[in-house]
Amino acid sequence: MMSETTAKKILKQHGLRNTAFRQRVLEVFIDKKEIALSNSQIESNLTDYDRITLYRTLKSFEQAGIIHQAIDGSNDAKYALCSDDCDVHNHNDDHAHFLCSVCKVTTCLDHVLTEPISMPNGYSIEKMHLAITGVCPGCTG
Amino acid sequence: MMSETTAKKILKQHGLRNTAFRQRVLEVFIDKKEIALSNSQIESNLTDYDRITLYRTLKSFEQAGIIHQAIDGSNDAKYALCSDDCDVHNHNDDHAHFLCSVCKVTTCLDHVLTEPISMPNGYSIEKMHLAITGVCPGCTG
DNA sequence: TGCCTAAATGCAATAATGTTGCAAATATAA
DNA sequence: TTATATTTGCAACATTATTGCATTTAGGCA
Repeated sequence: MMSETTAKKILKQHGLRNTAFRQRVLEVFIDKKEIALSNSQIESNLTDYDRITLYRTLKSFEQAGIIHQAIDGSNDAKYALCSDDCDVHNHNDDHAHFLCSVCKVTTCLDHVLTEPISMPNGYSIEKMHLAITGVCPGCTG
Repeated sequence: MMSETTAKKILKQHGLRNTAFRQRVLEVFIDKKEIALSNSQIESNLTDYDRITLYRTLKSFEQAGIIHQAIDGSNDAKYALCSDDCDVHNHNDDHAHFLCSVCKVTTCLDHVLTEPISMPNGYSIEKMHLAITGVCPGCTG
């Protein structure tokens, strides 16, 4: 599979050890590029996995800047592949996330960026999340 | 307490029965106006409560348009008092939510509204959430 | 290449949270 | 004041989050 070597490369780039399980998880994200997956959605794309290891794998991936949490207005945490320039020091995933209320798929809207906004006095901004719910093209009509 | 009669009035307005427990929960929200509270934060403001009843109370309140979920980019659900014009048919809480990374308090920024944005073709918008993380005035300096 | 060590895995165990069913208690309307 | 539909409180169970620890394994180095 093409994504296998890609996975290996990504792991190395971010200073994570290249284990079989991490490759399998990472391949899921690569195959579902632009789509944010909940824990259980990831699990249903894996066979023969350990829930706890997956939990820790996701934490490492997030910490390393391989995946980012997608805030989509639903109540469970979702994760998606980061853009290339994320690393352990910086996440630059300043795009909106779209949750389709019909098919429940969460998409990264890479071209819808969070705009700078004017805040009340005294508030400083570290991070912004724009979560949009609606109907996606595939579910319209 | 002043908020007791207020609570009673709000319950009636939204067609919910006026029970002692609902009053107590609603008073917490009234006392913490503009602040969104997680389940456990609500619990620590109550004494002698039943976890399940609280869970269902929050569901009723949300359904009735008394409180709304505040998406703040953290992973637990938070709730805050709705503006006056919310009811069972419509929520109009289109303001941003601010999570202070220092004190962990989530504030409703009533004057920071979610702006209409231009979406890729085929996407329709039902709801938007703007979640901002940063440092609040009280924690600055 | 093969060994060493730090990191990762898999399993057990526990905590926290979400959710339903049901009998008893209670708020409202007549 | 009573009748009834709603709400409460408890038991039970499902799901998810989290830590500890012994075993296994990846990657650097002799």
